[in-house]
Amino acid sequence: MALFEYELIKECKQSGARLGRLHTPHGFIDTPCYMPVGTQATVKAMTPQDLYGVGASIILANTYHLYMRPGHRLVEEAGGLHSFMAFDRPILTDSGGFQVFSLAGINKIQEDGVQFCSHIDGSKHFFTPESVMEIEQALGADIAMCFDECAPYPCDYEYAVAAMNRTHRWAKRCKSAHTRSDQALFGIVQGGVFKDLRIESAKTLADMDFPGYGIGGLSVGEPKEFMYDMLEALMPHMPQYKPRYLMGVGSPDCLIEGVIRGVDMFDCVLQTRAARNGLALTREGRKMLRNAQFERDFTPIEEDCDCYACRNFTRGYIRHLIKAKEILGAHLITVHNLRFSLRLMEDIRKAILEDRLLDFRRELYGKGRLW
RNA sequence: GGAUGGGUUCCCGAGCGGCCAAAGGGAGCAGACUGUAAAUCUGCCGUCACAGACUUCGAUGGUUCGAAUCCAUCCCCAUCCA
Repeated sequence: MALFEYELIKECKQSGARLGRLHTPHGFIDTPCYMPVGTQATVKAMTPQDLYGVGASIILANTYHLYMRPGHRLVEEAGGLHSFMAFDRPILTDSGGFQVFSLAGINKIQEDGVQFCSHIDGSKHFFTPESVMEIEQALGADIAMCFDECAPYPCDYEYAVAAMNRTHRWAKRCKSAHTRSDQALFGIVQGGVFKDLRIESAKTLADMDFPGYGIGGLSVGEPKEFMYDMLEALMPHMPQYKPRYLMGVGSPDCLIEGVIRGVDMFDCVLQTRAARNGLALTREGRKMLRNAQFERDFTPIEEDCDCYACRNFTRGYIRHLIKAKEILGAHLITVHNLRFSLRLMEDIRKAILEDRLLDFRRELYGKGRLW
């Protein structure tokens, strides 16, 4: 078997959702999957052991952030990301394309690349497709993402076209500059909220033959329906035997809706960030654990959850930790939110295997709002 | 007993004649969070019949068109002196 390979195991007869397995140098990942985000070479509040414990089979790290601090050369010197952060399962590095969007106030986009003013010390740094490839290869994740331009929402057609075309040109340059054979490079589909552009982007990138594809620039503020529409329009044009990664998306409802529309991979900071702010995910919707209603609630976050937090602690205790700003509160809810999402994906995979994903979705929504 | 400095809305604390229901914190309550500049951010936070009215700044009484702010007396608190 090649170092990197995507196996399409089956498609759900009821929904068309895909069940697959992605093989990487650090092991395989069953898809559809949710990937916890570890921007700065750490999934906030979690040790690698905690991550194995909740069932994370792959995590993310970020090129822009690790370049700024501690520097990709240092990570390389440490033996690469896996060794540096002591995580021996697959890792995917995002390229910094999202920072072109999220740090728009401190960068300048040009044809050749993007000039960033470091958010840490204000120093200037120029990112090009080539330099990003150099950084990602030094970091040494199993999967690297092309440097793309994540356009904001709203954004007019003209700008969406320009950003998409620039992303395509950059994708080509990334591919040329990428040489590491033990690392897969994914292209990224852009095109804003315009179906024709999304389709054009999918076709253009498919022709470039990447081992996998990101779908970027969604969930940046547009209504969810727009995102679902984009996915529906786009998917028929995506290569069937390559994994499809919907970047940055992962609220519980988006996970199930994305899978039904053919998505294989997701990542999202919501689970970990919300946890640090006291918000727990459950199949009955979100629970703001810091709220007064949980003060004397001595039941677990979720009765039937198998995570460490639910097996050992109560909502009342965790509320106390959050109110008291104790770091353990953030840790416990993070453990739960990640386990919740990973378990949801396990159930989704099982439902696909049994050709009953639409039934499963109905059951999920039957318990009230998911998110 | 004397001297000095204080007593402000749940707490700390600013204000020192009108622009004060009273800065700013904290606490409390609620909301947001989707390729992480987030253990962050936002709103509310005297009462009500709430674009207005009413009651508050130790207590009481005064000065003034008008007082949390000035005066008098009293009650507390802190420090120092006897």
